[in-house]
Amino acid sequence: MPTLTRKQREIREREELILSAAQSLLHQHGYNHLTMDRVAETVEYSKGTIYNHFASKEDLICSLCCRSISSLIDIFERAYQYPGTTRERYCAIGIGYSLYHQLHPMDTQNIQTIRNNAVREKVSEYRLSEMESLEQKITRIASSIVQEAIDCGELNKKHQSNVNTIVFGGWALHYGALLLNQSDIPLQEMGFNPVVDMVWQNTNIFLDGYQWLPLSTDTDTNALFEKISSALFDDEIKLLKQAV
Amino acid sequence: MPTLTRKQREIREREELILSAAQSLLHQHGYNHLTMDRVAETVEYSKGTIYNHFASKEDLICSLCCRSISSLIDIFERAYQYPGTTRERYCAIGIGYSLYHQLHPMDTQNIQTIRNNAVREKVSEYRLSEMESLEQKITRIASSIVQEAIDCGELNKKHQSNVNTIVFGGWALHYGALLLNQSDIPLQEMGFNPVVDMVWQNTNIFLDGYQWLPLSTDTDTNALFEKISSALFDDEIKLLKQAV
DNA sequence: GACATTTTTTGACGCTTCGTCATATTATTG
DNA sequence: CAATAATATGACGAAGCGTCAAAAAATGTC
Repeated sequence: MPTLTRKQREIREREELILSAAQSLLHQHGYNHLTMDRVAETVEYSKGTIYNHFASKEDLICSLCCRSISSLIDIFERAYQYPGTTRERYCAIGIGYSLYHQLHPMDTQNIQTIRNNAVREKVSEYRLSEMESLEQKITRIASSIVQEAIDCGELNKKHQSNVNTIVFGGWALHYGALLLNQSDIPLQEMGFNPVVDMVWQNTNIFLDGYQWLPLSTDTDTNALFEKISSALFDDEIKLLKQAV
Repeated sequence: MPTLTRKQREIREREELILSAAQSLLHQHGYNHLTMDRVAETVEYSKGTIYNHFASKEDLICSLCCRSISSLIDIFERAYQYPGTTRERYCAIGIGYSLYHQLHPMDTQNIQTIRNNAVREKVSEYRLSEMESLEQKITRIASSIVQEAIDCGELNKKHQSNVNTIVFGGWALHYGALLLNQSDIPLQEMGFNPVVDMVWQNTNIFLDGYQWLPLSTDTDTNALFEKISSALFDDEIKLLKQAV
């Protein structure tokens, strides 16, 4: 006896279908072109049925976000498994994060959209709590690496009380950078280097500030970046090169 | 002979009136309640007249953003004038930035909204370039402090090529943190400290990483925070205390 | 298999909001 | 004061969200 009845499976499948259709519309023509009527037409169900699955357009978008965060969790878990120092593993998370957002700029866009309070207001309670638990899961991966760094002495014990602050710093650094990159601010014209490079450098400096060993001054950081990304994210890199 | 005719002055004034009304509506009832009809009703002009001033609702919001960024420029300029080390002055910018956003969360919300591409699409070219030049102006203040730090030796010459990277790092750190703070992510429940504290600590650590003198290890950072904020932002602090 | 009952699907409809434009109003000029 | 130009108005069309009564499909009962 399966945990799900046939009916329940069908509903699941249709939900996936709707999400895929929505994502595809979003990729093709952008947020402003995504309407519930168009989604309904694409999946060949009526609008009412779509609304049986998602409480609102925003709820649907939020569900897409949950998918993105799940993919990110996969990436973070891969980084967690990386066979290297705790610092390298923590960096690997950052690299994966950057790569993911380079590869799926539309998803980043969505996450930004959904973090907007005016939008969030219209998302169902259920979906918000789903997203919340995913967000907790993803930060827990990061914070456990920091904790391991303290446990093994690569990060000074005095930072025990700062575990979450360190996680938050890395998060803010990456998230802020990606959003700035994504907005149409002409960073290049303003004299800034490529965002991925700046984030990588700043992350290293930031971790140096916490004296997380081994320091970047004792490391060939360019080589490290290459090493980590080819070891963990070969597929992503290939896709990225294709896209360019 | 004045540079502006009476007519032109009237138009300017009305534009201010519309902006104030929009801001007030936004503060009172949030983004979803702000409609062009309501703005028109509030200022007692017709909708068509509003559209003579602003190309779209998004254009109006963007104009509000420009106002916010102008206020931030004021704050940055005050920080620039702070009589202290270059590092202290750079920190002062960060503190001012945090305070401003604590004091005007709705403005932050707006800036976030307007940085969303789907929204930006609907803003007029004119307004976008206005915003761009303000953004350039504000980053230039930050980068000139970094440059002065290099010139006076408080920051090592080898970082000459990183001036913009350092600015970007601080920007991303603060911007990302504020957005995370603003979104409904229950940071506190998730075990994070107050965002302002984390940002302050991380900024110090970040600047330590760049070896920007004097290091935070040689400084009472709590006292420094107090010193800077009471010296520069006394009004803001008072307002903030009132609000709580 | 026929009928009754529950569940699911449908799409027309009501409502809100945006942005436009023909018309009305006001200002300016000769 | 009439003619012309500039500006303001609000009714209107279009688009999109979300609802709900009615239709269709699925399930259960004999």
